[in-house]
Amino acid sequence: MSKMAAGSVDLVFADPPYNLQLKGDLKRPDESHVDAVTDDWDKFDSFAAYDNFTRAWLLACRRIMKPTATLWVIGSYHNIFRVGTIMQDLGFWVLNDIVWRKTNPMPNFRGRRFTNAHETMIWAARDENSKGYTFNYEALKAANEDVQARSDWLIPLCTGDERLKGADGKKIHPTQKPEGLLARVLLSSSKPGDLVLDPFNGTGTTGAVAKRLGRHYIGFERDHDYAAAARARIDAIEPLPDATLAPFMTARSAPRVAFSELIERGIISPGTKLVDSKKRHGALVRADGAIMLGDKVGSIHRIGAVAQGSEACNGWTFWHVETHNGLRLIDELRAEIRSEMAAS
Amino acid sequence: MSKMAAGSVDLVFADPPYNLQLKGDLKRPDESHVDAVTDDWDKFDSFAAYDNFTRAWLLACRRIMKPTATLWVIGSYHNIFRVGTIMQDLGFWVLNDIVWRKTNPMPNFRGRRFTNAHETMIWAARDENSKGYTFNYEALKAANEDVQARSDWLIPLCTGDERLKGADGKKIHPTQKPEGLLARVLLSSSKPGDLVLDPFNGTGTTGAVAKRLGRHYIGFERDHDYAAAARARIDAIEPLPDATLAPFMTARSAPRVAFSELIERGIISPGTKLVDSKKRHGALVRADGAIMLGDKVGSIHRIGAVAQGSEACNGWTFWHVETHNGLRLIDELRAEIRSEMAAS
DNA sequence: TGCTTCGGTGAATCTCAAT
DNA sequence: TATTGAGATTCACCGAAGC
Repeated sequence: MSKMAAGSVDLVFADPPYNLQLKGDLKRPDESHVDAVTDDWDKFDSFAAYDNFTRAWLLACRRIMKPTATLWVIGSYHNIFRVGTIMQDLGFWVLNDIVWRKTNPMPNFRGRRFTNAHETMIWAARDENSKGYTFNYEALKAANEDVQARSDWLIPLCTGDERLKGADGKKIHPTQKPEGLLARVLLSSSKPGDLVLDPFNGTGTTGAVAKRLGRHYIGFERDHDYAAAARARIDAIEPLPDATLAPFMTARSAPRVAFSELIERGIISPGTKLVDSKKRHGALVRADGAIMLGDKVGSIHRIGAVAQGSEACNGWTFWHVETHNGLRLIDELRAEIRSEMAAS
Repeated sequence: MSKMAAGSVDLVFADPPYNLQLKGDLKRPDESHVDAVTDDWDKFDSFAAYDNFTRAWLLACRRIMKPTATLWVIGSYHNIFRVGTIMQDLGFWVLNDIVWRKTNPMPNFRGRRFTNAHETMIWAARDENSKGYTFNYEALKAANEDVQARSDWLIPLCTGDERLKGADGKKIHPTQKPEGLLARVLLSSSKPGDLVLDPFNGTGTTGAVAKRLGRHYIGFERDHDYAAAARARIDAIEPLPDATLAPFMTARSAPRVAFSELIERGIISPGTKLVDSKKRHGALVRADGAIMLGDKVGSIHRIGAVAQGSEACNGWTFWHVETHNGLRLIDELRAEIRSEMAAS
């Protein structure tokens, strides 16, 4: 990283070791063993050693950040307070702390604490007086039922096919982050063509999402196995079409949308075609939750109205996705998410 | 606080100044003025000054905490990282960080950040090896649809009649916390009769909730107006009836019953065969309260573990006796003894 | 094919009294 | 202070297998 040019990076996302201080083994009530993070890279001799490590990598990142760049760090209560304090001491200017609420956290097995159901991210500008950092306010609002995006995000853990596994079927990395989390980070605070850097590349989630979203990427990783897995993963990523990524420019009166969660959860992919019930109109889903019909870009509601030539339209009950079983109303997909949210 | 006896307090709740770094006035889009926290008590010359202040009050609290006491601190990204770091440096042991998600946060007026929709609380024991702190796990679970309580809490801001107002109709304190938040804090980590302390009493939310929930309370406040308002508020509180506060009888708090008591009371006879739920294992009850499987003799737990080939086993929930109505778990027999003990 | 059951698992600072 | 043993303790989701 010391070889990179100063002031060359637009966005940093860092997922450093958390410095968990685990003592013995932990078993579930059914006596099964909890596969904890016991890797050497998470071991530090003291808080002071962790602080020195943290100060060093934060300074290295700060040097190569553009004046308009911002930095994200994710952590848990084990480390995030120390990271935040050091960031403030180094002159970073905290813009938000963001809570990643997990839909499916690991329970507390001994019943002696609250279930640790979230992690914390700090989003900060390089300096107190940084101006001109990227925050895609309008797109986030349009994708959130026309309400400002909040500092608490509800996103599932990385499981299933998304979780990288070795030939033995075991997870390659103990702490792989979900792509939905990174997608929201990159969509909120970077633009297509930006240079994104991750100093703790791991299995390359940041790079994979960056490539898919049309951002350039540099990652650093000292573990060869992680690096190899990440390279293969990122190479296999197909960037989304430019049209789904173009910056979203609208008046302050943003159109009604409520759509980005279907994308983040993988229920609808960017690039999917939405059609009306008689397939007379087809619109393209963008990565930021807006849709596109011809050269018109806007919310599902606005573009639905355009398609019909009417003044208003409830996009939820107008647009469908095509499945092998025929058309499916997007309102039904929303209903699925709502029932999940109610259950959680 | 320095006059209080060391080790005398069961629970501390602290809502310290947040060290907000507001520059000039903030206006809403309609040009109305946002009534922010601009009081002198929230002003510190530097991070170092704030850190010194924080270290001092945390040390003062730590001295008067019982070994089993825990401490809560609430803050925002302006101060919580510094508070958390200092707590760790002083030897406090973090049990959880808790996110208070606001149902109705103040929006972000400039559209340059995410809506700051949460605050963070740190819950910590006095020492790394603190044992026996209060955590009312079963009650919290019962109150939460029989699911473990999580680290993210959804609670509205303090508004309406609950918000203390002066004769001029203006709010007396800029950061009055909702009673619902304090109620959950006290119900989760204290018992009726405990001594609760708040070093930043403010308008007395902690004291009001403590009194209503049958906890004793001590608060410190240097502002006379706040103190007067708090005193009047707390005086008017009517404690809830004892019956609504009585501790929950839990598996942990239930009196211990030795397996031999079942024999002494004639509920199980020596020579009886104990079996697991699928009758794959059979063990013989000895007169001395041990049981025997093949040539192995030991406690119901030890022999249960041997039978399963596992390291540990709760014999109470593993072994059954055979009755004419089918199998009966010995844990049920223990429950009968306990209910007899409670009745007498 | 569709439904149910069962097993596996995820960044976890995870007991406590008696000796 | 360290050790020992009783005995208390899990939620959401995914995938495979069975029906």
